[in-house]
Amino acid sequence: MIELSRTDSGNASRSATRAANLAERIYGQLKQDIFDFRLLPGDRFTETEVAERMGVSRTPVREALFRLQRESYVEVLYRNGWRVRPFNFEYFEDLYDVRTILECAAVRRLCDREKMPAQLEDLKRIWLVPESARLEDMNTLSALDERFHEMLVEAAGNSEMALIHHDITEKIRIIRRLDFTKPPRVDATYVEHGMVLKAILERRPEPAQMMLKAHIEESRREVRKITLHMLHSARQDAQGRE
Amino acid sequence: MIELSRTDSGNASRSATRAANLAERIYGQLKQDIFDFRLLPGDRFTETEVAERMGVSRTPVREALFRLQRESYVEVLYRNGWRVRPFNFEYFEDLYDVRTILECAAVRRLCDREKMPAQLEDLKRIWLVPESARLEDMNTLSALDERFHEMLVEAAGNSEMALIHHDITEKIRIIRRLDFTKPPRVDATYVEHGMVLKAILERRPEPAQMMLKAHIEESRREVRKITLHMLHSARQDAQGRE
DNA sequence: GAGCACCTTCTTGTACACAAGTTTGTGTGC
DNA sequence: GCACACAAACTTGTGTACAAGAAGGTGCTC
Repeated sequence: MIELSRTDSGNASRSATRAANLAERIYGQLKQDIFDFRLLPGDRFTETEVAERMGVSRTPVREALFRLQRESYVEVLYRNGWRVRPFNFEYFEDLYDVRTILECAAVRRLCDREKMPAQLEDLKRIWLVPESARLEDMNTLSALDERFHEMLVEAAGNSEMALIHHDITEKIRIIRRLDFTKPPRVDATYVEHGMVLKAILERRPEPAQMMLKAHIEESRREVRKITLHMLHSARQDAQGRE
Repeated sequence: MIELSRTDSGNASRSATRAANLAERIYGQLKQDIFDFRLLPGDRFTETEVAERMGVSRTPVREALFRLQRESYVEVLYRNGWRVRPFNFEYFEDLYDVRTILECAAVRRLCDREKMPAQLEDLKRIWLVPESARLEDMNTLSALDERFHEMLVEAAGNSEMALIHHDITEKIRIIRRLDFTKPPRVDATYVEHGMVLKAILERRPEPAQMMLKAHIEESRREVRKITLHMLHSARQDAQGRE
């Protein structure tokens, strides 16, 4: 497995299940439930419900829910339960825009540096490989694609920017999951990432930004095709898996 | 009083004291305590302490503290109390950078629109006035300056970008407060804001961005001068006021 | 049958009690 | 005087009880 762990600088917004803290565990599980469509946008639920399902009291559940609320995954209805925030396509469009802005700015900063940071070496090793060495597993590739963009921003050296970008990436992830039925643009992704990297290494900010923009625009186009019907199918699938 | 309330789109991260929710009230009060240096960076305190001072139980206090933690104003020390996050100048430098990036992007988008949004009219009424009509009260001006930048971003029409920018503005506010001893650059601010506005209205993105960048750079320069000594004085002042 | 008042039930909001673990002070042995 | 063990005092983490209020069903009136 290729290891590309995020430099854990930020306030523990890591997923997974950490033993120490019940609230943190619940937080991670709930978020995963949302990503995996076991909890679908618009679904309503109560604190007690979650507490019983997870086998803990309401206290840590509430703590987890408040965090998810702040990150706008769920919302509380005053004394009337909670709801997974319904899909709002404008919201995702906006997030894509901000993401593009941040990544382009990061690329520009990278081109301005005299010495390229070490992270770029890692990216080269992954994306600038001969066609025969390209990976094919979709899940791995999807994760690597996400990391490519995150690492570009991290490499620029502004950790607040990286944190914000990371949050955005996570928020977008849920809608990218819906796109999994399509044949992935594996070759295109390799080519495009490779070109962006090369342009950065050659310190040509304009083309690098252009290509990056086009590349993000492509995945945004896919997202635009996502309809409420796909959401419905996802619900069916998720229930089938249970 | 000039009214320029933020379009309340986001998740209630408003300050002030709202009656409905104890936790929200505590949240606002704690944040204000931090901004007013009644709680100084590095100060340690406990949940019980805050609960008693505010006359409520620990539950809403904890909820408020977790929110402030997520927004990186405070941090919890495992079973060992809480602490106001110590000053980290790199942190503020990074925030200034992201702020510049977002505002420049907003300006570019504004110049691309065929019809200018209504918010710009409000800004014109405030900043494009004859010298005789300029305000002088520092507190008002400081608030208006903050709103100028926020409204630029809001006018660009991307509400996620506006939310992120708003959070950043709030985080920077605490350090700008330290700068209050200096004579404010009242005239310069009027001139610079005016020039940025005019450039936008004339749809000249490059000069608009340049001037905005220089303007932000100026306030960043002030912030750079802030030393730990000023923090110390602020503590003295705050204690004197109590 | 339609509309309205009421009441039950369920929800989150808040307070409080206890558990788990850290820090700090105290006393003892040397 | 110093080092170490121990205990007491706190601190946050978690569970639980109760309060305030919303929603929806039920029965009454017309």
